[in-house]
Parts: sequence; structure tokens; C-alpha cells
Amino acid sequence: MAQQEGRGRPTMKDVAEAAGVSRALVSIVFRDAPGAGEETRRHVREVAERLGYRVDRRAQLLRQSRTRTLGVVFDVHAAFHGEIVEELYPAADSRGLALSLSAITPMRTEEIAVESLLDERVEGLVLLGSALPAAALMDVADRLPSVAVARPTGGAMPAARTDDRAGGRLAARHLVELGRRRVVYLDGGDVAGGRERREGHLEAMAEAGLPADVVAGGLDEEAGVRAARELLDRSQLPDAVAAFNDRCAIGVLDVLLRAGVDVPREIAVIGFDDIRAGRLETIGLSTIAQDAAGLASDAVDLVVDGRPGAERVRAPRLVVRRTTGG
Amino acid sequence: MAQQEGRGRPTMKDVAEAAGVSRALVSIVFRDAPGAGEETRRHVREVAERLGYRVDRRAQLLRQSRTRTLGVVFDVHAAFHGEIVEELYPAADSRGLALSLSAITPMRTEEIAVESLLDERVEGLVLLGSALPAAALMDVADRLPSVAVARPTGGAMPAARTDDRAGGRLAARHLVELGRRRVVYLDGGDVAGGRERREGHLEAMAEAGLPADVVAGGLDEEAGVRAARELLDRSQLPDAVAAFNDRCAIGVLDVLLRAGVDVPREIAVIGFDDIRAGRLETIGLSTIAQDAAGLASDAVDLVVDGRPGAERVRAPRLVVRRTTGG
DNA sequence: GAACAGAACTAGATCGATCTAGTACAGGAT
DNA sequence: ATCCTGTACTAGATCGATCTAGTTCTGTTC
Repeated sequence: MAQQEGRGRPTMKDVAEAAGVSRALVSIVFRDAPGAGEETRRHVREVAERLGYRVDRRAQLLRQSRTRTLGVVFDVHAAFHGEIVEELYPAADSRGLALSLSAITPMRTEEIAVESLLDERVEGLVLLGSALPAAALMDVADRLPSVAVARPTGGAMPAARTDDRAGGRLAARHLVELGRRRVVYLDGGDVAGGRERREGHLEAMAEAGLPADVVAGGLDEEAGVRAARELLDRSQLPDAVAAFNDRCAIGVLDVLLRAGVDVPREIAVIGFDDIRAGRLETIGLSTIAQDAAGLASDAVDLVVDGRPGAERVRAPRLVVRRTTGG
Repeated sequence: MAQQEGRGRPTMKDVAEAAGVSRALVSIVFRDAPGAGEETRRHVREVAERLGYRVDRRAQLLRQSRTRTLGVVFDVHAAFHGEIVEELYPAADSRGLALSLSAITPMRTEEIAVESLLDERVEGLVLLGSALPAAALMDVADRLPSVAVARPTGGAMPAARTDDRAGGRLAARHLVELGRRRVVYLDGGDVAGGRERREGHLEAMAEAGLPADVVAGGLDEEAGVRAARELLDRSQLPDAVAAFNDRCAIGVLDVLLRAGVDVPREIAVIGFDDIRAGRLETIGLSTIAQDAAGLASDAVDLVVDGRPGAERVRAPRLVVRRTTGG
């Protein structure tokens, strides 16, 4: 990793000398700030280009009181996080902010990921699907403008999230409108949005005058598989399944398919999240879509002018595909 | 995003004044450098703790000639990239290096991702599954010690990769040893490792004295679905399918399952990569596993003391699961 | 042609750390 | 008493940019 160049990369001073102007003027040119003639700008840019000069972001960050950078803590394995990170780039960009990503891994805890961003002096933090307890969230929010995405925070930190309760209702009502009567809900437990989705489902079922049937599910395909096997053991099969999320729903689908159950004729299945895998033609999973771009945009808004308890909630959207469709 | 504190976070100067020592000494303490008494170290650390001081990485980076940071360009949607990023953290850490992540998205091209890292003055670049042409790779490698992971570079840049040819052979031989005779290979085309895997497959088939049967496949589930439908239209079905990667294989599996084909009895299926989805009990995809930790470690090694055309190749590993198993 | 405004440009301080080249002082050898 | 050595500590330069407060220069206006 020995730097091949003799004395490192060129600096503003080098460009200034080569162009026969002051360093300050070079700075003006590169910041597109007023105070330089057109002719000079062209010349400076040309000299810089020739020397292979690029502004050193380290020095830039140090000098500017504002780093104009948002830290993003995410999980490299959560597919939905990828979707949001992707949308965060343009959302931040449109407000003149850069992103600094910090991944969570089994060895690299959320705390470590946050600390490393604080050391970089990011101006705000976006936590994707944080697993931190409310007290820890408050600590973080206390140090820096922060926002939690896709999880309710109970006011501990501003949040950008989907209206999970409405999503739960939406899914249940859709199944009921298809004429389904024996609807099972596969619960996600206490995780981000878990309670809200379950309650939404229960409300919709109650409104329809139908009995609720909640079964412990989980967050991933494995959980869906386990739950589906249990369902198949019942004397009377349900005629619809609403799962906490898409991954769980996909596990269910797989078991049903192998057992020769006709989806959706015998059992309709609906998930939550609208992950890519579910959009595949062969899977065709009906689902409640979260608005990734909207969440990302809300998240940046909230970090930028974050009042303590603020919350932005996006309406979910019903996406009908094969598993509940004709 | 208004900084709540009056004058921003405390600096080394603040700590020095509060502790009644010089700034330089505080620096010595925080770098664990020699030149300070035990007593003083304790005192400085205590004062710093009380003020909530943390070293400003921006200033640190600027002053040190070395940033000791590796830039990582990756795709948030490629599951395998997540696996490698995860392993890169400890690999870099053990050599005293930090990571700076830069994501590729539809709007944010690989070039942009690379530029942003160059601006941060990272000391080396790790490109995951880069899609850049050889010429562009050479340009990048010319500017900075770089390494491409999981793609052959034809010497344009050091590479840490899996022996894809051996992997192709391994998969084919496994199928042949199971007694399969009509083996179809779903090709991945010209992408990273595509040619090598195909050639390995062809070699193994030739050695077994069996005819080769290469069909255009692709990189994702959709491609697998298309290819599988074509196969089902044939007058005589193959008795085994080796796919370019796991995602493609999963698409194939789905179609076969829906068509009522018994996997693996009628058709055995094997993929490549060992992604998480394939490990699921219900899918149970046999595959050729790439050694993510090994690739990550090799990648860091190569960046650190990168001779121009260097290459580290890891042996792949056959993982037998349900789709070719009992 | 004096006064003035605005544009173009520059010198020098500054951001918050590290690094170099010192100074001060203790204790031991001569 | 003098010299030396090593440890503990400090002043000031430095990294590469931006920012403030200027200075020139050009062109208008009265």
C-alpha cells in the first residue's frame, strides 16, 4: 500500500502555484463561490485537471464547521435496509448532505457502528431497524439529531415509519373481501412494528365480525415453515394466512406448495414489506408495500429539523399478486 | 440539525486546559504513545471522560499522512456482497485499518462510488464484483492500491477470487457421481467468473465422457425461471441441472416444484455461491460454496502489499443438501 | 478628474489533531 | 561540582482546505 507518488497527491497550493493564482482563489473556483472571473475559473480548472487534483475531503470536513454528512447504521443482510439505503442517497443529496455508512455485523454491534460515526462528526444519524432499547435510543438522540426508520420509538427518538396498524388492517380486509372466513395471522412478536400489525389485523377482523386466529410466527422463512407445518396438522385448514412479513410468508408458501395445497384457491397468503424476492413472477406474493423512498425522504427531513418527539408515518399500500389474486 | 451545544464538542485544547496540561500531552495519552506518566494518563483520561471528549477523526485523518482506511465499493442488493463486507471488517481491523463503505445503486454508479472514496483519501480500494471494464480497472489501480473481489481481472488489477473453474468441475463431477447422465449447464454469460465456471463444467463432463449441454441462463431467479420452462418443453427431460449461481438455481427449483417434478429424484439441481436463502431447510439447495472470510482476508492482504498483477485464489467447497442429496 | 461601487483577487488566521524539536528535571556515574 | 541519560512535558509548525478582511483594478457617474 506504499503510495506510488513521490510526495503524495497534489494540493490546492500546487494548483495555485501552477496556475499562478492564490490558494484562496482555487478554493473559490472549486466551491463555485462568487469572486472569480470566468476566464480564471476555466484556467484553474484546466490546470487542476492536468495535475489530477481533487479537493481533499478530510481537510474540507475539518475546516467547515459543518460536515454535512449523515451517518447511516444498517444491517448488510436485511434486504429491506438495502432498499432504504438506496433511497437515502438521493434524499440526502437533494439537501446537500453526504452519507457515511456503518454496517452492523455479528461482531460489530450497533453501539460500535454508532460510535464510529460519532468520531467522524456526522451531523445526524439514521438508524435502520434499530434493535436498541428505548433508553439507548434516547442517549443517542441526546448526542446528535437522530431518526429511527421502520420502528416505533415510543417518543425516544424521532421516527420515520410505515403505519403498521393500517397495514395490518389492509391485509386482513383484503382477505375478508375475497370471501375468506378462516383467516390465520402469523405474529412477528415484539419486534419493530410487530404489535401494530397484529392489532390492525385484529381490529379489521373484529369489524368484519369474524373470529381472530393468531399463531406465533416469526421474522424469517424458517419461522414461516414451522408455522405452516402446524397449520397443516389442523383438522380444518384455514382459507387464508396473513404473515408478519414477506420472508415469513415465503416460508409458508413453500410448505403449502410442497404439500400440494392450491394457493390461492384453497389458502390465500399475504405478506408485508414488498421485498424483491416476493415480486418474482413465480412467487407472486401479495403484500403490504412499504414506501422505501418515502421513508428515506422522511428520515432525512426529520434529522435535518428534528424536534425531539417528531414522527412521520407513511401509509402502506396493498399490492395484489398471485397469492391472493385470480 | 442545529447543534444543540453552545460551541460544539470539546476539543483537545479544552481537555488540556481542564486538565492543566498541554495539548500535545493529551494527544500522547490518546494515542497511547510513550512520553507520559501513568498518573497523568489517568488524570487526562478522567478529565476527557468528564467532558465527553472523543478524538476528532477528521483532524486526525488530515494530520496523519496515512488515513489507514480502506474504501469498499459494494452493491446493497447483492446478498453475497453483504457476506464479504461482514468479513472485511475483522480482516481490516486486524491490520489496523478502518473501512469506508460506498454503495452502488441504480443512480449511483460504480464510478461515482469510487470517486467519493478517493476524495476521502482512502489508502486502498476493495471492489466487490465490479462491473467495470478492464481499462477502467487499470485506471483505478493506477491511482490507488486496489483489489477486485470475486471477479477475474485479467491482470488489470490484483484479484481475490474463488477458483471458479474448479467450482464448475466440482459441481459437474458431483452430479456425474450421482449417476446423472443428461446434465444441463445454465450459463451466466460474460460476468465475473462466468467463463471459468462454464469451462470447468465442460472439462469435467468431457472427462466423464458425457455430452455437454449448455443453455443460456442468467444471474437471477427470473433467468432461472425462463430457462427451466424451456427445459420442461423438451421431449426428454435432463436428469440434472447445474446453474451459474444460487439465485438462478432457486428460480429453476421453483418452476420444477410447481410442475410437479421430483427434485432430486427426477432432476438434481446445484447452484453456486452458497447464499443464505439456499441454506433454508425447505429449499436445501446443494451448491458450491465460496469462502467469504478467506476472500475478505486475501483482499485486504492484496491491497496492503499489492504487487500489480497479484492474484489469490481460494478453493471452492461442495455443499451437498437436499437438491442433490438423499 | 474625483469619488465610488463592484468585481477579482490575496494574505493570513483557522479548524483540531499530530509531529518535531526542543526544555526541565530527576537520579546516577565520574 | 560536572556531565550524562532518560523520562515527562511543552511550544510551535504542520496537514489541506475554508473564511475573513482586506487590497487592486476596472468602469461609472457627476
